[in-house]
Amino acid sequence: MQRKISSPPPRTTFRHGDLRRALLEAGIELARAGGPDAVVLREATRRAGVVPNAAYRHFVSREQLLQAVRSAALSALAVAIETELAGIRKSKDPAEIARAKLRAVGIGYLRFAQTETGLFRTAFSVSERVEEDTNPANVGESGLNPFQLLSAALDEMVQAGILPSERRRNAEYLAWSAVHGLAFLVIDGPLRGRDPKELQSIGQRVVEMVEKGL
Amino acid sequence: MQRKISSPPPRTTFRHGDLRRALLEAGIELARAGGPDAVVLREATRRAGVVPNAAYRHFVSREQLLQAVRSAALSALAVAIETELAGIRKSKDPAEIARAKLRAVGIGYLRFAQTETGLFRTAFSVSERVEEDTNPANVGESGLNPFQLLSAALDEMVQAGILPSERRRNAEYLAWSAVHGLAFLVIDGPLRGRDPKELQSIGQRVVEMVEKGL
DNA sequence: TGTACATCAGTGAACGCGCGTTCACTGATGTAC
DNA sequence: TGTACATCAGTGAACGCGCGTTCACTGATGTAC
Repeated sequence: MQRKISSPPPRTTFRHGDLRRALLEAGIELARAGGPDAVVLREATRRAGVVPNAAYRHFVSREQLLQAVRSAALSALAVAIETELAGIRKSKDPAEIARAKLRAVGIGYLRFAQTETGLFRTAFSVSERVEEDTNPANVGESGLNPFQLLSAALDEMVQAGILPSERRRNAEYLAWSAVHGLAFLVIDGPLRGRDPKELQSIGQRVVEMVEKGL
Repeated sequence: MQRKISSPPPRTTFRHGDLRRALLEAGIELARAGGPDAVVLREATRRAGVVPNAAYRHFVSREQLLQAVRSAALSALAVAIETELAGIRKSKDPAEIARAKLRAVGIGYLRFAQTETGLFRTAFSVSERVEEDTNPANVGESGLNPFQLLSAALDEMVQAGILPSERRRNAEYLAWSAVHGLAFLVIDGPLRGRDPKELQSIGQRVVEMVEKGL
């Protein structure tokens, strides 16, 4: 096995130019391929074509690099959900729109978990601080993080009269649980390697279960 | 920090007696405290009071020890669910019983995830082989693994007439998704460290959502 | 426009760490005669 | 009941590995005069 997937472009200057960004991007690639544990500081510096300790000019520790990668992963998830939201059919019926949005959030989430498994794992690996979600780096183009996108969809359902407001509280967690759990069953659990068509159908049914069961 | 939590009982004999079991139990303790990554072969041998390479008389590799620990974790989960099932109220109404059983499976699962987080994580860490679930070591007192306990509850719901049989197929995965997802939100995600009472209430609501939404 | 100098990004060499695993061994056990 | 010997569980010593991190350095840049 080759050590370096892509040999680092030989630098001509002593200064790198944008090492912080290069390390972050290398970290993201590592996370994409192997999840949070694959984000190895020395490998990131190798890919950036730089000596290992150079990283310490830009990150105080490996952990801080991982945090930055995690934020990028959350942001990528937000973008995936936004993409799904952007594709819903126009409609005059607010109830229909609200339902479609909730579904889009769920489907976008599942799709991201399946296509970007490493980043998905990284986004949800335990972090030291409990709630850093308001970090601007975690956010999609709409300026909302994945959790806020889900909340917004639920708010619309209440406004459209299809979710009783007394059930609104904590409803994020009900919806999120179902979809998050399916994601893990698919990437780590007994649904690993199942026929994609069947997975899609199960995904649909989970989202419907949430809609009905909320 | 002390290296050895409990100093190994000094042996008087050259032979250990039951090293395989001792290593497995040390492995389970490690998993209980720190999840799958904490199952470190050298530490297990330290706790068994034995030299590191002695482990190789009983396990071909660290991975095989981890597999054995994983089986034990699955079995412990099955037992936790069975305990919850054993506590449900008697009733003459099969529908009521079936519902109570499904709830018990869900609640038992969540309780295990919260009280035995390390083992829970270990049980669901990726394994090399895809479906080893039929392994007799994964099983509870009833002889069923966690998945089979869930399946049995769903079968009873069909028999009791409260789950249309055309919805039975793959229903395991819908129910499992919701509960599995909540478990991870609680141990790794945004619900980490939330008030246990609130968590219990969210747990109840997730199980109800499954019941209604199936 | 030209020179002196502070700044600081990246270098070079080295650390200690704990891990999984391999090798040739030694000591205790249990079985065959 | 006693002895010879095969078996094999546990020992002792050592490997190479890659990691995160620290130290004193050097080279290029940009700013003040």
